[in-house]
Amino acid sequence: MQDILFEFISKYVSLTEEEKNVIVSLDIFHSVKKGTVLLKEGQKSKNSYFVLKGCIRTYYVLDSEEKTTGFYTEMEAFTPPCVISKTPSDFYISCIEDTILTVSNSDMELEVNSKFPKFETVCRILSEELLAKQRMDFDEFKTSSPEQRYLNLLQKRPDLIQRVPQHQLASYLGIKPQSLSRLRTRILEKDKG
Amino acid sequence: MQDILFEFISKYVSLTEEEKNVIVSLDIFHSVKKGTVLLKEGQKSKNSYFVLKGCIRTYYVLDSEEKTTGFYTEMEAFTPPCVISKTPSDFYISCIEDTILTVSNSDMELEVNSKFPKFETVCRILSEELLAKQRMDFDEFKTSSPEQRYLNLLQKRPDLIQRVPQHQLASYLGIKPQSLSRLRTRILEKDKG
DNA sequence: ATAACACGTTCACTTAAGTTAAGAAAAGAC
DNA sequence: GTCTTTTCTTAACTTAAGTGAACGTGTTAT
Repeated sequence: MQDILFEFISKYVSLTEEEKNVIVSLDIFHSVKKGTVLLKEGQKSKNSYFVLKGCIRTYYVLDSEEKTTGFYTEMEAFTPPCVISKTPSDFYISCIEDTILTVSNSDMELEVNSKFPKFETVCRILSEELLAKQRMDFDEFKTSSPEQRYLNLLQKRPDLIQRVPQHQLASYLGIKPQSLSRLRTRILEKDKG
Repeated sequence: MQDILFEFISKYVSLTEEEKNVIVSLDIFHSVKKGTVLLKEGQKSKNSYFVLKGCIRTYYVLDSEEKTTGFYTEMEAFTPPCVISKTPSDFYISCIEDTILTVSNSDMELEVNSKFPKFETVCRILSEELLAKQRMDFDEFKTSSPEQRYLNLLQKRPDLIQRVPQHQLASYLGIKPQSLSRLRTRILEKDKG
């Protein structure tokens, strides 16, 4: 299971056995049950996550309604903005499946960064890449209609549509569950006709 | 003028006079006229930008229509995704005002990073911060209506609404110029009533 | 087993954005 | 200055998303 993390890191730098041992000894691997809430609105946290298996989701509660904004699955890393800004979180993170993930905190990263300078390089490249990727996702979202966004998601992350409840997908697409349902039947009828 | 860059960097690390001189000697400061296109769709580029004065904008051309996705003004840095992914750009960058900016390329950064390790730390922190900030912007966009997004922009970046043409603002808000115009009169009438 | 709840779909109705077109106002070119 | 182009607004009409409610299904709890 840990190999998944090392496979991920190896995309950026190669690690020695010693370095791998240091990471393992940090005891960051955790197994959590479906439904577990990892972070609540209002909490302060220094934790970053890397999903080895399963799926976690970020959501806001606005007007006592859940607004899902992100899903993180196998081989995806996530650092909540509140960790960077050092302010209370304004959203929740929970597991929508039984999940195996790593939980690392920013103090730990600071320490590892100073011991292994190449780790800082990994962090730099990773966040540069994520920033670029997220910017493209944002641009795509802005420039397309809900229907296009759904079709797009179907292409890029077909697994999500299978494993995630529709009402969570809907707010992820920026619409209401009823609209997603309607939009799907509209697409099906186009395919037929 | 260069002091603006140093003021910006000083938020992350303090620079010695020698280090400042190295940066100045790189000759990255440029003055460009309104309307200048800095990057075209299809081009490859290694350039990152930092705006000292003025405003640059990123936009796609889809179905021969411009879709504006970003504005960068004083003290804002921008690295196009194509620089990270090393693929041809799928959008344009142009100056919507006479602009003074720095243009640095990734080879240069690689060199500076190895000469001054603390520069890599600046880059890491900066991209982590931008990533967190952008995620919050994206979340806000997803969870609000066009009208809310406009009101939000009015609060957060009131200058943009003054200095940017409406049709560019509209696509930045994910709507058509006519809808923005209508939405504005709708808000005005609410204020009255 | 049954009650309670969560989830997805459907429908009728409301609201707002997209579309097309026309005209006024402002900015830029000559 | 005038002419041209761009920008912004307005209006009528179309399309799609939001809203509120009902219903069927499937799951959870007791």
